[in-house]
Amino acid sequence: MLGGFIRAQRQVANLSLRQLSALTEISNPYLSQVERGLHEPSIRVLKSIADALNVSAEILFEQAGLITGTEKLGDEATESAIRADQRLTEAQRTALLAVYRSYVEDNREEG
Amino acid sequence: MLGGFIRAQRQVANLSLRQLSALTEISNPYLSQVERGLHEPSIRVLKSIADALNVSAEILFEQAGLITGTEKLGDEATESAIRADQRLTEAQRTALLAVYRSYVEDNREEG
DNA sequence: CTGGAGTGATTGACATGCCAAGCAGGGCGT
DNA sequence: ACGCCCTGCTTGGCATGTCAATCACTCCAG
Repeated sequence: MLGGFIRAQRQVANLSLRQLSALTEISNPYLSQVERGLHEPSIRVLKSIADALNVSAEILFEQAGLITGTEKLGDEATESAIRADQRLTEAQRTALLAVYRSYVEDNREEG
Repeated sequence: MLGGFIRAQRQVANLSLRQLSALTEISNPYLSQVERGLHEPSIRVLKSIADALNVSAEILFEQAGLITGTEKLGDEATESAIRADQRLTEAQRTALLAVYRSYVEDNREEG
């Protein structure tokens, strides 16, 4: 699945395995194996492939089954963002989440 | 960097290494090593951690340096998420944003 | 004080990612 | 026919991801 997608993208870009290898600094044998699904590439490899093929990393991740399609726009985006926000202190995070949840809960009750 | 972020998220969620281990089906020693930056986890591991901690996979990828900084989710991720949240009314959105901004501002002043 | 039950960390072994070297075949010019 | 350069693929081995077993520590009940 992922491998096939990468191979297709490479061919669309008219690149040989060795050319892609040069761009990504990943050996061509390994690229071959990844494209045929014999190996699950590491994060670093996946990223450099995405860059070289001018494919948004997100799309590759989606192909890899990492992002479940609409996840980024899903219901939990706000909670996730708050939790990950480095500009908030721990106490602030907790408080903000509590407020947010109470809002959502209120709206749910009203229908 | 990535490891520290995962550790912080785990502690926010009030989980021990073994509890997270149970949720993710990843051994607790390995989680420990990942959190301390001794190993770069595979894609599969990263995703199961993201799922278990209810963190958007994208946010984890950004922390992992996968998404180059502001490509998708930068400092404004929280604001964006709040604005896009369909579960909030307009008034709630405004209020939440105001609280959020005041937090960030406070922290900036303190240095 | 002693003994569980919880916490995170270390270690040694096995599985897998990844690469350098080399192989087999297909065009194309001489 | 040869030889060259290109293509993708196979293989052996080192580096790294991952786990089972175990350790040291803290805390609290008996």
